[in-house]
Amino acid sequence: MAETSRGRRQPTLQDLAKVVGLTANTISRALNDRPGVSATTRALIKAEAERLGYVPNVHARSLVLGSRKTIGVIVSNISNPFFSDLVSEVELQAQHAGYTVLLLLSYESAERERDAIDRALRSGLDGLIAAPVQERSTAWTPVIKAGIPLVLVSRELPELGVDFYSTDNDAGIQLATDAVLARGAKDVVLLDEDMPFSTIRLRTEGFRHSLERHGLTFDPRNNVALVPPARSFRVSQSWHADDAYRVAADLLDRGRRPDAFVVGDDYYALGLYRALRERDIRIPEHVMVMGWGNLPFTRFMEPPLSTLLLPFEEVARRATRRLLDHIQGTADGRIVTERIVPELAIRASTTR
Amino acid sequence: MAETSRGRRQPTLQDLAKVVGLTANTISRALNDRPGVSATTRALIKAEAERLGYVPNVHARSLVLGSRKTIGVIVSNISNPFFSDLVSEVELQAQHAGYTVLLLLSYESAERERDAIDRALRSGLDGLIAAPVQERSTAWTPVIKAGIPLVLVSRELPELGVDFYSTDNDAGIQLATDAVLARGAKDVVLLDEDMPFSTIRLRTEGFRHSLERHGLTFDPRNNVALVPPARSFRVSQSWHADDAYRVAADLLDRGRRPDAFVVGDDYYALGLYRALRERDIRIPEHVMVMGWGNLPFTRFMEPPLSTLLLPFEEVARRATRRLLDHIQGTADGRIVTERIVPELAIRASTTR
DNA sequence: CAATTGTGAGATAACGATAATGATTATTCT
DNA sequence: AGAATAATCATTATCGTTATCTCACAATTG
Repeated sequence: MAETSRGRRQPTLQDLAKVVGLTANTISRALNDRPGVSATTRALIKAEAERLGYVPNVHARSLVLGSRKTIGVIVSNISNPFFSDLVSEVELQAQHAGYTVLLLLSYESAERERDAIDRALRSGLDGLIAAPVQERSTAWTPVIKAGIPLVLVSRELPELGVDFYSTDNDAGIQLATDAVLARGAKDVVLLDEDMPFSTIRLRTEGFRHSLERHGLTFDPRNNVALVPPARSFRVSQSWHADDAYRVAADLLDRGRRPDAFVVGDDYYALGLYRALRERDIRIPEHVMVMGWGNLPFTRFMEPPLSTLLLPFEEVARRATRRLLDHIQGTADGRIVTERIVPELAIRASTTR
Repeated sequence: MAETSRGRRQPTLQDLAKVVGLTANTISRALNDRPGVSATTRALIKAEAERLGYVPNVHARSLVLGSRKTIGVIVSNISNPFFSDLVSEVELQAQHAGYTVLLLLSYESAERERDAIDRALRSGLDGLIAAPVQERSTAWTPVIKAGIPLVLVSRELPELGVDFYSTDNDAGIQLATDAVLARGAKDVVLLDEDMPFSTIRLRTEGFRHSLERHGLTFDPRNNVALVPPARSFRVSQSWHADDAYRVAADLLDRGRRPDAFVVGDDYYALGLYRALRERDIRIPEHVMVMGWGNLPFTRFMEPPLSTLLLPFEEVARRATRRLLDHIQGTADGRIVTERIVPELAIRASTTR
């Protein structure tokens, strides 16, 4: 182990005590505003602490208090706006409550997720907010066993029996699908990611429901097109749109001509637009397109893309509040499951 | 202080020692792969530790080792792809080295930055990677005083005398500007953010140099248009493109007709495209547009946007390596300053 | 005025690991 | 067999806090 070369040693409580001529005990009481110290002594001590640039040693503090005032966030990646906005909001809420945030990325890999959980457990966290990679996984039981409060977001693990906050994927996709059906679509294709996530399965189910409610039949081979899963988790290397382009181009070239597309990711709409444009299929005249996520560029597409505003921040806010309640022991015993319904943003791509 | 309700108490080294019938000392040596333990005993101990679900108490560990194996990252926000990819890469590198990442967001606010630094200091971090908000700021001196290794990225603080890694904004903007000038542009406008960042100043300077090298004059009133600073730091609430649209529309409506635009943010190009399209100004026939950042949607714009590939990951990788060197005491004494030149991606928006 | 209460402070013991020392036992080599 | 080497134990110290208990002393009370 190489020696960590900290400039000059940071002053400790002992040093401060020696300088002021009191006990470490008293200093501690004074600085933490606990009773047992006269106002004048307290002021004196605080002034001296300030002068010496005393910063309490967190390691010692955490050891005796059993808490590091840190919550962990395990998500797949932060290039996905869903997760980056989620993490941002968690950080904001945590900060307000005096907590810091440890970021652990799992990159949609069960192995990396296991590693992240392991690192989380070894980091002495007070609580954990996580978006699991897989639905059925024993990876999270050590967290429960260790007694660390856990709140899940985005993807559920029903058998784990913990709180869960998410966008309502089912209601969302039905809003989206209903929107194009209400505007006259009769043959809709869902363009979504080819991954075994509950979110995606929920979307497919909701999509099917919506079609059936409108008296249409649902045939996965006709009404669903799957885009290969993401290969990179950097914004600067995001190939979703290209992948969607290829899938859409292929579908169109096979002679399929739906009158509406609902996509599971706004990026897919980018690729879809290109495939349609190349084949002189006009939006919305020949085909309507409905997005998912309200990414910043959707308003600037030609025509502007109708899409769904996802309640990222609300999910993050509620999940963090709930986690802090657990940490502070003020949570009730119930297992909370909340799904927040997204909002529809209708633009020109679905306007007839 | 509310009591933290950890289910049943986690087993400690002592507990484990009692179970195995050895000393805490030996257990510690065995688990940490230090010499002085036979292979068989080591295996036995590890198995038993596994069985009991023993996780060493980090708080105690950090206290005695003086390290939490955690590095902090202070950036403005993670909705900006630059920062989100940066943070992702830092997390990846840190993880490889056995470190975790504490995320602190400053939201371009000096006050919040000060708070983030304060929280960082009180978190017992081993090192810090940061993109400062302001150029001249005394906020960082406590970090130096505390002897915590610090590496800056993206924005420099020359007087602080610490390592710095960044995109070469000067070289980058000259590449971008030269590209349109080489293709025949004679009257170029730089569309950039109205903020007093060194990055932006460097871009303006480089832009000017490029014009002058080509025998053109630079007049800030004619050749620069400023977009109001960002108001939100959530991807889902990013108004850059709208702001740029307004600025561009205004400029065009005042009768200004440059033959090329160079923008400081790909999002600006979105707004600019719309403003041009509305006025039937064709890209690239009437005006060329050069982007900045290679965001995923740029390839799908109509026409596809020429832009600059920024070396996010390389910056993050080098900065993290350097920070780890400092932490492990293997860094030389030099103050390293590296600026990595971005790459040009020429597409249809600048092709004549 | 003795008994009681309250207050500011000190002494000491946790918290749970790592580390160093010296002693003791088991194993291997010459 | 005797020496050298390795494995292990017991003990004590340390890291820098916070918590609990105790005590001295002053102020208050009947």
